[in-house]
Amino acid sequence: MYSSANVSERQAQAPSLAISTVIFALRTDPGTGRSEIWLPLVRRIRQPHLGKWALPGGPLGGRESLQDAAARNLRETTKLEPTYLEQLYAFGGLDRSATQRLVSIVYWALVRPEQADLARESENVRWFRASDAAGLAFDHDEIVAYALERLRGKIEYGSVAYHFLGARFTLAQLRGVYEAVLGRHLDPANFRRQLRSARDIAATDEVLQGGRNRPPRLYTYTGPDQEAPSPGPAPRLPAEGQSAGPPS
Amino acid sequence: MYSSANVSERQAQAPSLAISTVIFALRTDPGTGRSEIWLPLVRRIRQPHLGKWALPGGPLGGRESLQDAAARNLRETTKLEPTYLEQLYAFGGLDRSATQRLVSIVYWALVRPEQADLARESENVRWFRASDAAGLAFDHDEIVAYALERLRGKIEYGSVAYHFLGARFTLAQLRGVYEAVLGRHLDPANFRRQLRSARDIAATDEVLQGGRNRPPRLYTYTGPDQEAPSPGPAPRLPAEGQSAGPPS
DNA sequence: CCAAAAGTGTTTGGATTACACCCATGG
DNA sequence: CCATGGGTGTAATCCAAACACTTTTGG
Repeated sequence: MYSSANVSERQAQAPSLAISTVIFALRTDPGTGRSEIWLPLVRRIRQPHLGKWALPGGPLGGRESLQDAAARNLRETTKLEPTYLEQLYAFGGLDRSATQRLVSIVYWALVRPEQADLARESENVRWFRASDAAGLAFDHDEIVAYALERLRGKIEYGSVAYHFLGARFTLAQLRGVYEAVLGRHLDPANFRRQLRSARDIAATDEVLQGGRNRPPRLYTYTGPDQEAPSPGPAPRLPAEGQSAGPPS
Repeated sequence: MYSSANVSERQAQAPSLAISTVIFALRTDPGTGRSEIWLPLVRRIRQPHLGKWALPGGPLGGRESLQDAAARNLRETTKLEPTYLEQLYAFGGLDRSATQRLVSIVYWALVRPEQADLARESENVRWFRASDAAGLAFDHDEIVAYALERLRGKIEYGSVAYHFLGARFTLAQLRGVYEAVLGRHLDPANFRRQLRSARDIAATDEVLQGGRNRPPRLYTYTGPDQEAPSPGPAPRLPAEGQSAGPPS
């Protein structure tokens, strides 16, 4: 048994551990019709950084895995059910929080548009365009930037793009996902071919009616739910500098 | 202030946090002359898994970043100075340790051959061929496998290969690194060209004397010490299953 | 001179790019 | 019938693999 002083000394030394999640969804700009990346943030209701926007997160329970903790917390704070969830990075710089030593294991998630529309905003949850998410609490600006970088990397090799969309989608919608994430225009003809070979999608016999032009065919994703084993190059090093905090 | 019961309850709930490192070095097989991947392991001197071999690791100090903790611990347990150090993954499955809830933030490191030779084995530190590292404590088998996967991925895009070698090296030595990591033969002619374009190496005006054949030119690495910013595809998902531990 | 690795040149096939062209629909 | 995006075809280009060939050393 420890004395009370001994215990509080140990607690001061032992960094506290939290799980946070960067959640991405796509929204279509009503004006241009282009897809854009959005993410939900929660308002800080206590110090430090009271009132600022921050990533949803919370402590790690004793009876749940890291991924379970991320999923649970994400559900509790934003009411969202992700279709994709993956660990991003563990942030543990000394200067992350002014009031305590804090280690955050951060996940990133994708949710479908229905979810994003359904989860309406409340006083303490608001959606932001990814490009507008600045001035966040703690080091969350940099965490979001790193998550976007990972998303870009992963969409080129892996099959995460489908997790932004529903069960049936047109190739134009899928291309919209790629264009939003990569930030550049893609040739429709070549895009089609690149997917037909190697990517796991299948054409249905349905088409999407109601548009102004020729009705596009609908496709479905046939791959595994949470990503197949797949080597492929590694992510950019999120250097903690020599002894500092988050990715640069 | 908490009561003693309250405190121990909290400690039971709060998972403890440790930092471990997978250290890779290259050794040349005296027989075949081929390079092979080796790693140092430490013997467990307490329960659980007493006597088994495990990754070097220890608790996270309150006044050091995650990366500093990894570097310090690596130095203390194996006397090695890494030339490369990067975070691998945070492992936090429920069944990782029988005696306590344990979250490990794992790093991976590369050291030069001199270091690996210098750091002679002791009673509680021994080097193993990567392919022979099985039956380790905890989930360290899987962690080593995942680190190897990351190494493979990173060597193809990034410039980590140089961190296995000294300041001056021949292209044959460098090719040996790639062949050891990727596990397949590479065409010397094509290998040369791939490096000359884009990779950051420069030829010196020296050659390596003493071989049986034509003396090869020596090259130096001109890139940044700890890796340049570089997007590139993302790593394989180390799925924790739906709620379980380490990568599958 | 021979073996073997260092180093250069050339050919080839596959993948990516750019873009011309036809198809189907709403207005 | 025209504008627009859906969808197909094709030539130009780039890149990586395969391999022939020359160079330079030790024995």
